[in-house]
Amino acid sequence: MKQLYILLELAKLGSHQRPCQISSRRIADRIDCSQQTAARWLRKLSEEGFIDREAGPNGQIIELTSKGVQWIKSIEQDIRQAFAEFPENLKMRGVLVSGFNEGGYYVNREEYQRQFREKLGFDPYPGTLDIELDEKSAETKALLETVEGIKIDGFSTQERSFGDVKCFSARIEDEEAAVVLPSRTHHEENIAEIISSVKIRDKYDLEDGDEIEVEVKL
Amino acid sequence: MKQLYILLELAKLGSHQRPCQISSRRIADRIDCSQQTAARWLRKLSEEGFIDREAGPNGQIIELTSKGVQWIKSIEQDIRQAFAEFPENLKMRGVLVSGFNEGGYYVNREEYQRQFREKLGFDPYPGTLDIELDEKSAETKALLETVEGIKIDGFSTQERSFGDVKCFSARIEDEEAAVVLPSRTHHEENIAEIISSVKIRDKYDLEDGDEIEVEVKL
DNA sequence: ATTACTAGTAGACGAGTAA
DNA sequence: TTTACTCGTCTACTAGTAA
Repeated sequence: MKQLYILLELAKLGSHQRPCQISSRRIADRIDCSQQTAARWLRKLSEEGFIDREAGPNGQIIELTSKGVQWIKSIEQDIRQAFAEFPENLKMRGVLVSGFNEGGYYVNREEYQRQFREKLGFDPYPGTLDIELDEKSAETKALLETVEGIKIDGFSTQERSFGDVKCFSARIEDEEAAVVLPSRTHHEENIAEIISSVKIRDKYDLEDGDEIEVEVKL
Repeated sequence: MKQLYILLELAKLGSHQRPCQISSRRIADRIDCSQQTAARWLRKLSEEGFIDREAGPNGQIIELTSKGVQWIKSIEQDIRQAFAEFPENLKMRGVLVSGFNEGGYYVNREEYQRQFREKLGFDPYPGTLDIELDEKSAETKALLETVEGIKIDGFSTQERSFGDVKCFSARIEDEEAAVVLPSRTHHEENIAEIISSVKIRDKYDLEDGDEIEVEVKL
């Protein structure tokens, strides 16, 4: 933080355009720390190439280097990007695949079924539609992992326990659907599992390798 | 710095718009620190009201508060301001005053005269024109103190020593001139001393209280 | 897998002061 | 006035680990 504040103060003096004379005392006052701390940071910033500096017993002359300027501006960029429009709906694209149908086993469980019906508003067909996502969509899915979604609680039977599952309402080929993300088992990163009340493959005559798009509602 | 980086990561996840699920481990990886450090900062940020947080053994859900968002945006503002156009020329305004004419004594010294001639390109009239600056111009003058200018070296005589003086080329009433700032004696903050090759007061028929403007070349 | 506690270490800090 | 050194203190960090 001090690093940013000091470089910022220097920039306010115009030291990104021309050398400036400024004592460590003055900078210390502006960023509210001791003279020693300001001086120590100036030395460090100079060593690390953020500023050019001529220091002596009569004061010092400081100029921001391009590295220093770029560093500050990169932070401005980061902030702007972080607050860039975060879309209400996300689209993921990929091709149909099969063989990952463990999902179907889960969806079949009565306890999950009940919660899907309650929380999503439809009775899912007992099986999942698996999509192998393209690179960009895989990132979108990674983002979904971090966002709070519709939570389906786990449960235990005598034989084993079933973990929590997170869902997002979605739309696929005009059908109301949901993307299902098991909380625990981080299986294939680039596979999205979709559930819907109908069997999409049959209704829309799709087979492995066909391109498909799913729109996720956040 | 950690504070900024963590809030930035949270914003990148969209936590400024909706609650997000993100483990301290993941944040730690992104900002390159230990899980403990990330977790400690999250606790602190929550205590200080930058984020809302529900934490438990199964993870945590985080949302930026408006205080958190504003804090980040204020930094973006600061950066933008710091790099805002720094003008090539500055104008200072004020009214003519007299009585501060110690300056004249200095300008009279042969050694100073010689350097003015060499470094400014004109022979100064032996006296200074003193301007009582308005508030905004006084700030401009304070800025000049920090900028590297034309350096006039000090010297010593048998009787006493004369300190360094800093000059800036200037223009006043169509005349080539210079603003003179003694390095040591920080006399009146709101008085600017001007030298020129002619006696401005006589040539332009000015007297105390008249408004005047000086343009400083950086 | 999580969050969070403890303990030991490394780094940052301000006060005092030399040059 | 400066810059910058030393030194004692305090904060921040990581590793290990409990829950």
